Amino acid sequence: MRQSHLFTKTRKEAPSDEIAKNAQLLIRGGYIHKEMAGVYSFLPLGRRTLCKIENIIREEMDAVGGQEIQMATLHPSEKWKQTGGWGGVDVLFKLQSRTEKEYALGQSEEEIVTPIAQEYVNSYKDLPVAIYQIGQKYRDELRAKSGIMRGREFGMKDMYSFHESQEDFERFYAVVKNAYLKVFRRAGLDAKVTEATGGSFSEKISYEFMVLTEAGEDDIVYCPSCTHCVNTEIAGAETGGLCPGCGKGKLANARAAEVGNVFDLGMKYPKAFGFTYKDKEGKEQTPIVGCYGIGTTRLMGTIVEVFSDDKGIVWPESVAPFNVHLVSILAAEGGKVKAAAETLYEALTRRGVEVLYDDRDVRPGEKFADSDLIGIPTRVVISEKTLAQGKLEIKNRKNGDVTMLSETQFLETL
RNA sequence: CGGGGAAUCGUAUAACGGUAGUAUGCAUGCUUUGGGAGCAUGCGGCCUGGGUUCAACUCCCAGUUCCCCGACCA
Repeated sequence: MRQSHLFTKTRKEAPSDEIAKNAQLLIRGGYIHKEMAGVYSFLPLGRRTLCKIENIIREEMDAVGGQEIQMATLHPSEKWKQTGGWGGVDVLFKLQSRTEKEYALGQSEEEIVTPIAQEYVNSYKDLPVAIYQIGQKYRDELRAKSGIMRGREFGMKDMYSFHESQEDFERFYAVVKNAYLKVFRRAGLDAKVTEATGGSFSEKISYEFMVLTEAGEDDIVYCPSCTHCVNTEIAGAETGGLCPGCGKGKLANARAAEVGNVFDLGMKYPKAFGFTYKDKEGKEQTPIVGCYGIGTTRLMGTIVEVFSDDKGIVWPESVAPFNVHLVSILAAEGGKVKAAAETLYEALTRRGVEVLYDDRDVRPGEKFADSDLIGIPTRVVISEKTLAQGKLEIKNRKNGDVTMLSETQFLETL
């Protein structure tokens, strides 16, 4: 991608109506555009990063046997009335057509996925099964806040699994838990599995995946020596005591962002829809349902909150919109530099490297400042200086290290 | 939903009861090219509705929108 053709431009000033670091940096960098409180459009750079995140999730969900589908986000009110959600879920967006037919916007998809599963799961032979989707969700939050961390429209991966028994659900839950931890690790984050209440969603305990950041809105108590971690909404979660998990660590508290969660839904939804299957003996049985969410846009916001400095975003390699930012420094007689940069751009593109090529005819300072703000992990500078040495200047966005490599050497690092 | 703050060129901001300024961006030209360059010219603005007043962008009220704290949070 030539930066001279990139749809967006950077901004020097942070928007005055955003305090959250994730929103300020993403807007300054041209990643997102605010439509209204809690609703953002994703621009080319933002869409690329979000796609990277979605693909990591997609790969890990596929790896545990999840099958991707795409469900409707415009829901008939009847299904929500059938489960009690129409009156019981206060964040549900409801709307009416010209003919006064009522609809809901999907804020979660149990009401949709359960009847679909009901159609295709008729026998114990069809179980277990897990299906998921990645898409927009709508929640009528009383207060949207923190940029893309808590919106009224947001991206989410939601997976639903159906099982013959509680034991089988728990087996699969453990599998998904590991997949989740892998997703967050691949996205550069360290997530803690946290015990929490199920909210109005479930009577049972749920598990949340928490990333430590002041930008979060949950408080957790965790053990520094082991994986024990609980949400402070759980009774008895107190700081300072010895860890009940390992008996050694002293419990500490922290602010955290919930980037994923898992609920044990039991038989609630199948029962609401009269969904049963035949077991080996030919008897009607009700499946156990689990649901597993990852907020894709919130995850992106969390990554920005965790990985940034005073100059801009510092993307982990795995989710950066591009892998290489090629920057040409054009001198007065810039013909040679430009030609070399073009050649390298072509070479990198041919090799399948995702490269943003800053071919603009602007001052070096502006290019460097934009490059820092956009936050692509590796910057390659071509200038008269580097040409004179017959090398490329490679700068690491994260630690600022600069190395001089020949083109061949550089290509080998990719 | 309760409380607090805010609203002025695209963006960030200033001032003022009497013709709205700066920076940046944008456009054009010239100069310049390793950390957001310089000069010149140009384009571009007071959220909406009431009230007070000779006169309101400014003061008052209401609405709308945005931000923050809290509550809420499938």
